[in-house]
Amino acid sequence: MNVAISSASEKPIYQQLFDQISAQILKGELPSGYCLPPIRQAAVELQISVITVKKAWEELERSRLIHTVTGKGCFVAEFTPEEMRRLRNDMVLRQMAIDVAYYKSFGLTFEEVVALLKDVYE
Amino acid sequence: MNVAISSASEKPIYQQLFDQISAQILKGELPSGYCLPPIRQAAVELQISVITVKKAWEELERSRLIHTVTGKGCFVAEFTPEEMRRLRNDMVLRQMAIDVAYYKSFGLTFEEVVALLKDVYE
Amino acid sequence: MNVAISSASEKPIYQQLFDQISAQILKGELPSGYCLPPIRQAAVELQISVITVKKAWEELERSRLIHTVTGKGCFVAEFTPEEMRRLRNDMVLRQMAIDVAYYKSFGLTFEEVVALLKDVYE
Amino acid sequence: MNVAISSASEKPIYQQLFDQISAQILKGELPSGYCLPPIRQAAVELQISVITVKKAWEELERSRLIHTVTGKGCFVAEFTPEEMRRLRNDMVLRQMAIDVAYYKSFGLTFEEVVALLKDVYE
DNA sequence: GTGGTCTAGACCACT
DNA sequence: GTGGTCTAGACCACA
Repeated sequence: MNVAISSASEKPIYQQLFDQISAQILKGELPSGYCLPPIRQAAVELQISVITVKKAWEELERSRLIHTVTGKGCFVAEFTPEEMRRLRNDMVLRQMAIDVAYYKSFGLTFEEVVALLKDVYE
Repeated sequence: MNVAISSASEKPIYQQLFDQISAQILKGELPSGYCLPPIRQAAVELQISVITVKKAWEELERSRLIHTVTGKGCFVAEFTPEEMRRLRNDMVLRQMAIDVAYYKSFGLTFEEVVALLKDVYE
Repeated sequence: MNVAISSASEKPIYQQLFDQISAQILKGELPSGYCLPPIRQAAVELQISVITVKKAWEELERSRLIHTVTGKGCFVAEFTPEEMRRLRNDMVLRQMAIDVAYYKSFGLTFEEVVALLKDVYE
Repeated sequence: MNVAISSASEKPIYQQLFDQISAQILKGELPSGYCLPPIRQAAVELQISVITVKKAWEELERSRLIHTVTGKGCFVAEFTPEEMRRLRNDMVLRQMAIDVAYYKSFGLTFEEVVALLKDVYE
């Protein structure tokens, strides 16, 4: 569990968890078949409520990134590298559509956005 | 008032309003000194509560994009073109920092992001 | 009429007018018997509403700093230097009581306040 | 909640609340990490509306004196003693600049102001 | 349980 | 006419 939770963030905790775990899965950091820690243990480690962890795990299952085996635990789903790339892009593109709409609302061109993005990327 | 409100959106109404008005100001669509519609009228036009409009206007004032004169109305603040560009970039960069962090969490390189962005931008 | 009105200020315009005129009277800048400009003219000069000027003049009359002669105009009242000093101190002390309560609420001692005040006074 | 609200005061209730809480924080009376009472409870205690309390809390958050954790409560922010002193002085100096401008408008010298202030301070 | 948002409606101050 | 404040009360998201 290499996860950083910030209660100061405006983003709900369960979603911070979901975002970070799903990114780790789709980046290949957490391999197919990997067993996530039990929610109780994760809750203790991260100092958050069990309910919150459960909500994140549920979201992961709904996105078909993990699957739960009752009495055994939660396991990262099986993907081909191709599927993984597609799922990752889907997820990123869904967010990017929102981001681009925001940039466009300020009248920024694609080139201007890339220029600003370059600075932010360092 | 060229504004589109979606009550279905997960984003609060007052923030949708703030985002759109501030973008219009920083894009130059609403010139310095322009008088925004009275909150009551805007509320009727947009079919939302006066208070919700007021909350958006308050945020705009706090961001120094407009200034309120009791008994007169709310007016777009005075900017030099230079200030306007700086304010716009500040606002965009603040959001972009979050976006980039998200992209990076999936292990995407700058080039990959630009490639995806190009598609989204059409 | 050496008066500066700021519509940006949070203080109502009529009170800005009242404050500045009363200060000028109690400072001796506007001598006893001096005739204030007619409200219509003042309104034009300051680019504000006649009603607003009238409200300020009424406040001045209520504070016995001016007296109105119908059909003639508004004149600065007659004071002995002693009365003037007393009126000025009354007015300042009334505000100062509020200010001191504020400073005290932060736990500042008299000496600390004087030290800060010295900087502000330059 | 050691707060005194006067509905007779010309100052808005939410600002009285803000002033008193912020003073208590910057005086060290409310320590870092302290959990403010829930807005509903504070509203009952003070006999005012929940919304009015919320508005005060919002101002406190905007001034970075507290931070809100949805579902948990509102907590006094973390400061070093140095930061606390700086924040306190910033707040006091902002008000003092207005006060001094007022005193000066009556032609009072720094020494005269200190003399009057001494009396008021008792 | 917490805070976040939105509602309708009232009253006041300022112009 | 304008905005500023305060009210009661409802519904939702989060922990």
